[in-house]
Amino acid sequence: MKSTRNTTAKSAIQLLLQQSSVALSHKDIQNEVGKLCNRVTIYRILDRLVEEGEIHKIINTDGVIKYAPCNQCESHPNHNHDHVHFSCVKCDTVTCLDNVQPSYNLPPDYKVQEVNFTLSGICPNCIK
Amino acid sequence: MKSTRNTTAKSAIQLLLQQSSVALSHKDIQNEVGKLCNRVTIYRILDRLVEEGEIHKIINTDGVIKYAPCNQCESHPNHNHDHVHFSCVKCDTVTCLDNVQPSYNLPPDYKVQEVNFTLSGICPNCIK
DNA sequence: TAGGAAATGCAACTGAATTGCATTAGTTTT
DNA sequence: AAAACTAATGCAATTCAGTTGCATTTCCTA
Ligand SMILES: [Mn+2]
Ligand SMILES: [Mn+2]
Ligand SMILES: [Zn+2]
Ligand SMILES: [Zn+2]
Repeated sequence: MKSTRNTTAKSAIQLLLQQSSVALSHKDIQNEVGKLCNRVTIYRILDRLVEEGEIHKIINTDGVIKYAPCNQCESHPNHNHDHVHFSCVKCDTVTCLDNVQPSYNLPPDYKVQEVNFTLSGICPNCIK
Repeated sequence: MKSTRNTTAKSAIQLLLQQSSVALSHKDIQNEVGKLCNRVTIYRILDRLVEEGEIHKIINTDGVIKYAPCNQCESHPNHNHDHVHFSCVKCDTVTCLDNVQPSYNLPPDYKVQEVNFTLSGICPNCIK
């Protein structure tokens, strides 16, 4: 089997994501890590972290991909990130609402594998 | 006020979308209309149709944008397309499930403007 | 049917993401 | 601790979706 290694860049990016209260895009991360590693490496590290189940992708309403840690993955190994994301149009942040799960009634014969649920609007910080 | 014109390309693209059972990407449309008009024109027509409320955008799970007619817009002028989309990983189609509306309980102080809800998995056509 | 504005075509450009390949650096084995 | 194996990285080139500027055409209406 092929193994995965712990490199300084990977650890730094993982820590960055874990300590962030909002989801981060590739560009956010690049700005943050500076010259620690090449931008291509950031893409590859993000892919690896997704692969390993450490983080998950969020496709924002403007098409930009953001990343956030998987908080429930340890407790629910085979879950499908079926929580709500909120994208604020004012401060341009994306937040995982880990314990907001939508309910819906699908017609029969649809087999759901993944859920991507993003609401956009004004977040509590920007509402006042 | 600035007016909008009915051109052959616009009518053709609108008809194409209305007659399709699945959402179409820019590339799908380009393949379909052939040399009827330039690819830039397709982008501009799609923008215009969105602007006019004739069609709506769907950001697929792979980041590709697809377009589908707004079926409820006439009856509910100010609705926010809060229906579910299903993206099949096998046949790579995106379908509007116009009458599947999710419910969810947001914490207070979030003001929702738009909903983007896409499920991915296996569609009824591909399940057997 | 003539004038003005909207729409189009074309070429160039942008920005995100991917690929190939040579080099570097973690990890395991001796 | 050194060698060996291979995952990970850097760099340059490439792909792909979408945008922009500008000259030209087409639609609409007065
Ligand atoms: Mn999340
Ligand atoms: Mn739809
Ligand atoms: Zn905000
Ligand atoms: Zn299918």
